[in-house]
Formats: sequence, structure tokens, C-alpha cells
Amino acid sequence: MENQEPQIAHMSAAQPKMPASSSRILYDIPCKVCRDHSSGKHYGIFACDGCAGFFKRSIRRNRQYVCKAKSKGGCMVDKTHRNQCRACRLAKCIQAGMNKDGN
Amino acid sequence: MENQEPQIAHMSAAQPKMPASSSRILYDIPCKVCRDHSSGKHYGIFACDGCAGFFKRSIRRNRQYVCKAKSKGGCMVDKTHRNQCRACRLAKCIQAGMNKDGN
DNA sequence: GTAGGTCACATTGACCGAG
DNA sequence: CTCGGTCAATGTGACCTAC
Repeated sequence: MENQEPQIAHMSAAQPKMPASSSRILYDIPCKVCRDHSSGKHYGIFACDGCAGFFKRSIRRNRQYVCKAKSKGGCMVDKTHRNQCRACRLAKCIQAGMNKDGN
Repeated sequence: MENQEPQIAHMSAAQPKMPASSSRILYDIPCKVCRDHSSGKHYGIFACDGCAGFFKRSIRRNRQYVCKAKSKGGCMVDKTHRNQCRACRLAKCIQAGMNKDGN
């Protein structure tokens, strides 16, 4: 896959630009995996709820994803494409430093 | 996105190679959109249940998808990648000849 | 302040009855 | 036969609570 749009369920809309303190979301610290706004550290790194949840599910269920792109393992992983390739998303989570014991 | 795997819900497993007549599935006629096994004509062309359902929903809800790949509109659309890019899947459905009034 | 759990929501595709 | 409708399965990500 390569694109899409509503692919995700609750694709968060543009943030109201809050006081950056009254919310759970850290508007200035990007998710180390997809660059979306993070919501604190998760499994060792600053990550958004999406990537944290994805990593959580992948680990818990022992998921083995396979990148089906021509350029194996080269899928872009940002807020827009993160749901296009689970294999590359998980790989980037790990590469970014995520680990089960969060440290 | 570029790959994946369980992306789809009920990814049909390898077919038991039925008598090719006792089932709804036409094992010898591929879906003109994704090459998966078709299940007869849908909206004008031989298509699988997946592409037929996708086209049905897209039309009914007047979906406007946007291809987010670098190579705009160049996403592969086969059984494996069909859920990677809705924009390209719909484009290919139309290009393959699908139309609301099936003819 | 993060792990873990929960859950509303959305999509997919197999199947069914109607015509 | 195809169409439209239905629905079980599944994933996503926003939240909440406990620690």
C-alpha cells in the first residue's frame, strides 16, 4: 500500500492548538516513530497513542508482519502512511528504541 | 503503505480447489481489478466480492480518496495490496470498467 | 507520568435473499 | 445470474485508571 486517507478510524483532525499543558498531548514533542504529536513516553520513547497502541498489540499478540512492498522494508512511516505497512511500522518502532520493558 | 498482511479481515485462505461449480467462486476467472478469484460480474465486470463491496461502498457514500504515495496514483492493486490505497483501488475499479449501473 | 485495558468507530469481504 | 443489504471479524487510536 502507499497512501490512503480515512484508512484510520479516528484520524485526529487539526489540533485546536491548546495551551500545551491542559491536554494529554505534547504538541511540541513529536512521536519518534511517525512524527505525530506524542503523548509522553511509551515503551521507552516519546510516541503518539497510535504507535504506542500498535506496538502494544503487536507485542502482546506476537505479530509477525511482512513488508510486501517492492522496496522491502522501505515504507515511509509518518502520520499519513503509518497504517500502510505494519511490518515497517513495527520495525521503525523497534529501531526508534521501543521495547517491552520501556527503558 | 506498501505491504502488510492481515490488513484485511477475512483474508480467505488457500482455496480447497473445489469442483469449480459447487461454489459461488469462479476459480478460473480473475477479478479484473485485483486478480483475486472473482464471484461473477459486479457493476459490469468480473470482480471479487472484495472489490465489488469496496466499489459499492465508495459509490454509495460518495467517497473521495486521495493517493498519498510519492508516485501519485501508481499504487499496485492486487489481492495483496488492494487495501493499501483506496484512491488507486477505486481508480482501477473505474478504469477496469465498473460503473454504478453495471453494464 | 506511563502501562494496560477498554471501546467507539470504521473497514473489509463473505454470504443471503430478492428480483 | 447480479444487486443491495447485512454482519462477523479485525484494527486503530483516544481515554481512563491503577500503579
